[in-house]
Amino acid sequence: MELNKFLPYQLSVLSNKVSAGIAKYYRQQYNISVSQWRVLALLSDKGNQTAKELTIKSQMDKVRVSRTMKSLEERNFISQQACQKDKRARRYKLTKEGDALINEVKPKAIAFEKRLLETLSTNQVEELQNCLQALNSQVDKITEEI
Amino acid sequence: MELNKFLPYQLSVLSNKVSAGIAKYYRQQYNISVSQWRVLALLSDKGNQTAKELTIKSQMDKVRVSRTMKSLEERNFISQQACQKDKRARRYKLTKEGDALINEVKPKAIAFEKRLLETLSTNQVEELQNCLQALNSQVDKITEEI
DNA sequence: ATAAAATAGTTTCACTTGAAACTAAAAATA
DNA sequence: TATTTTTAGTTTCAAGTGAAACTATTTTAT
Repeated sequence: MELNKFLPYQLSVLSNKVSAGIAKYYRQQYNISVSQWRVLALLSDKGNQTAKELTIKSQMDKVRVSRTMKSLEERNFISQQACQKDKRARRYKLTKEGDALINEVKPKAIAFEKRLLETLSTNQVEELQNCLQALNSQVDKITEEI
Repeated sequence: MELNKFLPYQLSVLSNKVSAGIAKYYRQQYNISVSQWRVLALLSDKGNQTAKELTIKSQMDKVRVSRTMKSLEERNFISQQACQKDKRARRYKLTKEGDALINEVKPKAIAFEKRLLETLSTNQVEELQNCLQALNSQVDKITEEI
């Protein structure tokens, strides 16, 4: 078996390169991590979410989300508000600063993705999306069996 | 922008899930890490390689490779031999134990990959390979510009 | 209503990580 | 040849990581 031809290896190498590449756009310029970017992007799509909701949508574990919320709040990019239904939770939203930040970073992230995808045809992009989605479901199915 | 539709995010989530899933096969059963698996697989394909060569082929950084070599040697899965051309380097190969291990783990890794891919058609698999390869070259191209 | 189980989120702890500094050897240059 | 630069590999250090234990609250079951 050649490691090169092994899908888990290929995915890992590509994903790491892409993450590292795109992280440059927001780490070096704005000093935010991938975790922070994910949370900001999610809150930018929809505000007033709890850590639990963000944990699910970001696919990160709750420890990581908890730390990310703390750091984003310290840097004044998000604010919290008591959650009337559940006193354990809080609802977070972007501050004006957080909104400004995400609106500056987002176009760069989108441009990076666009440059990445311009090597593929429209059909290939669509087919790739289908494959990734199918693989995602499949890996869930496989791992929950174990 | 929806995070869900963002390729770097999709790749990261899928890659992490796949890595975590497959790692179970060899972590829980044989207590070897992904780094160790990669080196063993590479040495199984071709013995007498230096850390430098393995660094390139495994796409891991040299610190990680250095530590992986040390741990594999401590557990007696690989052995080293002085390198006549360059006294800084050594050539590594699998021991009998290392060979036995990789030959036990490899079929499981291949079976995992096969199960993963069985959700895709032959054409899709081929197209996916093309896309991953193209994206790989593209990300190299993009990041070396920066 | 009360006890038990589950859940949201945080903290602790032991482990992993990679950048930077380092050592030793090789290659390039003067 | 002597000096400088580069390279192979290791160590150090500071930061990041997640499993497990924890607190506080909510839900479920009795």
